[in-house]
Amino acid sequence: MNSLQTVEPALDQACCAPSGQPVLSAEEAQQKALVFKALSDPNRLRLLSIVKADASGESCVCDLTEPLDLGQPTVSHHLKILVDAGLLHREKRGTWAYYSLVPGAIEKTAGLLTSL
Amino acid sequence: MNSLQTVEPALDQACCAPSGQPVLSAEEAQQKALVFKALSDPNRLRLLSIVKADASGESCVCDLTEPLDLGQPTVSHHLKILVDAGLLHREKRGTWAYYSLVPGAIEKTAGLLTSL
DNA sequence: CATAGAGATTGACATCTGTCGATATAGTCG
DNA sequence: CGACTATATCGACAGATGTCAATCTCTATG
Repeated sequence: MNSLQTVEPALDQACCAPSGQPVLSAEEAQQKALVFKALSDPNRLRLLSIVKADASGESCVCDLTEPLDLGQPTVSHHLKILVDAGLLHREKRGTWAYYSLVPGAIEKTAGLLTSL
Repeated sequence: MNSLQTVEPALDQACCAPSGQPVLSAEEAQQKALVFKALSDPNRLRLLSIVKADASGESCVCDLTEPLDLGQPTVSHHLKILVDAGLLHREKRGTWAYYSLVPGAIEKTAGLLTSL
């Protein structure tokens, strides 16, 4: 947009040094943003919390619909997003679908932050 | 929506134990989602990365506009979101505005995840 | 004081997202 | 096989979000 580099050969008072270095690339950023986008909805955070808190380590949709006060299709939708983000694992046994945390996924996501 | 509790007094094959416990409340979830929402955009992640990578620890808007290939108003908008989320600190000196990481904010956010 | 430059704010617009109702699919049981 | 149940998928729609052009504000400087 502006043409700083070309028009001022010797700007004596630059606002700060242009570091312009190998920071997060557009592709990396896009990739990482997907995970945080999955975490950016209150109901999805609550889903993760419920699944994590469950003693058996897994929960079915019927147990997740009530506490969130959302329709079943909506909960299914949120769960799919969490699965696609690599945070939840889905296993269908009989009529029910069981969701569980992907081991290490939370910690790995936390690592994404600290290694920004 | 459904009336599970009332119509089946003795369901002999529940899909799983209804833990229904003190998981993340709606308010807590809303609060935490705000931070992750701030992180859910690729360009904002890159902004954080650039600010963090800068040797001086602070960057001005003019240095952030070019590498992101975005207009100045858009960058200002993203920066405001990051400041509101408590991730960046803004300090205006003279004509320029300098942005820096809020100390410990990244780590604190990572902690939000692991303590879900 | 007038001018110029940095950055914030506003308004508009296209796109994305969360939600629901309706429907489809698949497993279970009588 | 036929009814029932648990989930997933589809279509629609309101509201949120990212982006830009235009404008405003504030500071420095001639």
